[in-house]
Amino acid sequence: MFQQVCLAIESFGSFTPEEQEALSKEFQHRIIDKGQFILSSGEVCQSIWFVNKGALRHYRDLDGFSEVTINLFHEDHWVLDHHSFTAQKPSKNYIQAVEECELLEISIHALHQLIETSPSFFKLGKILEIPRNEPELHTKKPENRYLELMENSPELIQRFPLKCIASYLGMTPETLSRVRAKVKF
Amino acid sequence: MFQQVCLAIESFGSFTPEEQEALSKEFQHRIIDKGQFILSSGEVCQSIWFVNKGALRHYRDLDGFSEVTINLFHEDHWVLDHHSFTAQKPSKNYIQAVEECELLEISIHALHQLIETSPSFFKLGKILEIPRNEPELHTKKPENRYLELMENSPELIQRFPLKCIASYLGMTPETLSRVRAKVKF
DNA sequence: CGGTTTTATTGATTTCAGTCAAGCAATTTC
DNA sequence: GAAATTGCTTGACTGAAATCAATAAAACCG
Repeated sequence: MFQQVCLAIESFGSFTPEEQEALSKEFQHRIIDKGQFILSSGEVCQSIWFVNKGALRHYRDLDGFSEVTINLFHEDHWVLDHHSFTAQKPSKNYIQAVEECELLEISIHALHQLIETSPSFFKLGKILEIPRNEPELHTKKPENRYLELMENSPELIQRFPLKCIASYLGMTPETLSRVRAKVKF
Repeated sequence: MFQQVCLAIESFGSFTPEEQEALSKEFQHRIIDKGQFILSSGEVCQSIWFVNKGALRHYRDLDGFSEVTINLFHEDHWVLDHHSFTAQKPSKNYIQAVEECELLEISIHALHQLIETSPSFFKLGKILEIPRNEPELHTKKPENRYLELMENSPELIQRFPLKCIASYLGMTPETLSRVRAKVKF
C-alpha cells in the first residue's frame, strides 16, 4: 500500500528498511470524494499529503466571487499549504479534490516525532523545498502563459477542467477557450 | 560597525556576546556603486546581504526588453535571491543597487561553518523565512495595487524611481504616472 | 557649467482581455 | 430516459491599460 510513497520518499535520501517501516506507520490512508476539501480557509495546515491517485486544486477565494488557483496537484505530488504549514498559522486558501482522491496523509506532529526518534528523518524537510513552478503571471500575454504550460506540464491540461486551468493561468475561461482555439489552428 | 546587523540578528533569537563576536567576523563590509550588480543572471547566489544604507532592486529580465521587479530592498532588509540561494542553482535574476549602498555580506560557506561550530546559529535560518510581501498582481486593478503599496510600504514610493515601482506593480510607467495623478486629486 | 541622457508627465490611439449573453454538448440526478 | 445542471465554445461589445509620441523636468558628467 505504501510502495508509492516509499519510492517518492527515496528521492529525499535513503532510508533503512526499519526507517521505511516506521515512516509507513505514520501515514494515514484517506479516500477523498470529488469536491471535498482537505484544507479550508481559516484552518491551519497540519498535514502533508501524498497523492496516490486523483487530482486536487489549491486556490484562494478572493471575495466570494473570484478564485485564484495557486497550484494543481495529481499523482506523486506532495500537497500542502506551504505558508500555513511552515508558520502553523491559519491559511487563507482551500485545497479541494477535483476528482475522487486516494491520499497518504502525515501530520506535522508525526513528522516531528519521527525526527526526534532519528535525525535521519530530517531529510523529509526537503518536501518543503520542492519548487512549485507557478506560471509567471508577469509574462503578460495569456497565450504565452498557456503555451508555457503546454510545454512544462501538458498533463495538467488533460487532467483539469478548463476553468481551473484558466484561473491558474490568470485569465477567464472564455479567454482560455479562445486561446486554445487559436493555438490548435 | 556591525551594531545594526547585530540588532537585526537579535530578532532571530538571542546570541551570547561571544557568538555575536564570531558572527561579526564573518560579515564583509561592502560599498556598492549605484548601478552595480551584486547578483547577475546565471550566477549562483552564494551570499546574503544586510542593507546598512542604500536601496536595491531585485528583478528579472524577460527578453532583453521588459523587466519585472521582484523585490525592492532598503535599510535593514536582508537581500538574497531566495530560490538560487536555497537551491544553490544559477539565478535567472539580477540584484542591482539603485543608489550607492553600504552592505554587510555573509557567504553561505561562512554560515555553514558557523552552524557547525554552534547549533545556536541555526536560528539564522529564519532569515530565509522572512515573508516577502509582493503586491498581489492578481488583484486586478493597477490603481488598487498602487493604493495597497501606499498603505503597506509608503517608503518604497519615496525611495525608488517610478519605473521600478511600476514594474514592481506590474504596469507601465505611463500607467503609474496617471494613477498617481488621479490618486492625489 | 552646458550639453547629454535619463526620468516623468501628458495626450492620442490601439489593442486585447473581460464582460455579457446565447447555444450546444456532456454529465449528473432522480 | 427526461430534466437539470455544469462545462465549453463562440459572438458582440466595452473598457482599461499598452503603445506610440511629444514635451518637460531632473540628473549626470566631462
